[in-house]
Amino acid sequence: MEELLIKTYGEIFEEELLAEIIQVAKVVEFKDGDIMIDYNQYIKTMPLLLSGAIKVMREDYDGGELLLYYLERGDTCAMSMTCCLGRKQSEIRAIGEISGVILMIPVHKMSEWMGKYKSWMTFVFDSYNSRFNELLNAVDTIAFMNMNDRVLNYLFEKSKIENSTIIYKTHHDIAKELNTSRVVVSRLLKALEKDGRIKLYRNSIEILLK
Amino acid sequence: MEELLIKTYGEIFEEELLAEIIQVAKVVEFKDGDIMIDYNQYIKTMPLLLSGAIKVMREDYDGGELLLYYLERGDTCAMSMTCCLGRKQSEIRAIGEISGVILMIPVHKMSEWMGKYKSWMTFVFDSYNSRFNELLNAVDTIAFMNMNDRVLNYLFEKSKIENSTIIYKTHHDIAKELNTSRVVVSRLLKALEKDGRIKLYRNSIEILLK
DNA sequence: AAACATATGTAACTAGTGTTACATAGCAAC
DNA sequence: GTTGCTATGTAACACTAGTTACATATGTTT
Repeated sequence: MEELLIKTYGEIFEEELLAEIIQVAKVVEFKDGDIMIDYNQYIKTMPLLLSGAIKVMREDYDGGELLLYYLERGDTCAMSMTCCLGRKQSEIRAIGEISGVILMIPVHKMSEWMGKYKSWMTFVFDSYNSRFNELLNAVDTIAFMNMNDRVLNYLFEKSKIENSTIIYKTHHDIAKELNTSRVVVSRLLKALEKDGRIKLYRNSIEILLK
Repeated sequence: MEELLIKTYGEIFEEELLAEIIQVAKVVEFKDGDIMIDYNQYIKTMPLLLSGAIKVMREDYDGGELLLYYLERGDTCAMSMTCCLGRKQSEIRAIGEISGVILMIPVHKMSEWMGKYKSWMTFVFDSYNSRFNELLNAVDTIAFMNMNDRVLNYLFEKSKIENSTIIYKTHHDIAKELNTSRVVVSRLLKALEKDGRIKLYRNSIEILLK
């Protein structure tokens, strides 16, 4: 675990901060599908992602869902930070996408370090900034792209975090994350296959780079 | 100006911080339509909004635009904060919506105060949180609402910041902010008028509360 | 192998939104 | 008043996306 911490955050945090993190952080493993944060939940610790990936979703009042962005190694959850500091409830749901490990930092440390370590403050601000920009990207996607491009974009994003050209998702899964229907996704995927851009299998999709 | 500062921020900032703000801040008046921040622009000061309103827009690569949210008295621009701290370029455009006054805080003060005044840090984090939640609302609107509800929602939001049931916007203006076409807006507005929910005039729309 | 559950393919239709084209209305300058 | 600009109204059509319904395929359980 310590090697992973240093590999991930060694460049940006000071020695003493790393030492403190090792002292106070609780190591938590998570699996694909685990609901790590849910709507209206109060959050009392801040997570640092050491490995794996987490998807951040937004839900409609009547059940519609939408994938906002993924968190990867070295990321943290903006919602958690504000929830910790402001005692607010979560506005999003975070679900394990690729199993991995997080470090849980207690709230009081999180604010204590803010004054104590410049690198920590920079990290927190950078994280906010990254999340904000990712949300802006999500806005771009749904506001300016048609469903065909959104499906393609989804495949590329997913391929990137999996680091593989084969994606293990059903059409139904994809439809849920894009807030559309399975039939629409099947239709568009079929057209993409006819175009020679992807290849369809049961439970998986291969992206053809050409 | 000082009364306005105290009226707006007197409750949340300490005396000394207020005094410092008065010393270093530059007072800038803006008018309806002024472009205050534009895409790819570097920002070297952080604005505190004392009066008026600013709309924050996102633009597509091929000209499409979308209103994200409004900033009002007591708000600040999240993009400016991160741009200041991280020397990043702006991802959004900020345009005056209701003429007013802002205070411009130099970057170095902004980070200096972060360690010096707890209230400042709280303010900065709260601002981030508010902007993040407003972006989430924007996502909800475009992802889960149909155009009819988005138009209605637009009218209510605009009515709120104007503090009036009469909205001075053309159909073309509204279409641009919702990233749709003028014809669509006219059609939907007409239907809303037939339903008795609004009344249409040249250059303005009245919301009927019933 | 039979039964079952899940995933995918596809047709036919509907609804919502965007586009084109043109008509009319309101207002201002001359 | 006439001219001209801008705003609004509306019809007709095109296209995308969502829905319903059913067929077929694949894999699992018994």
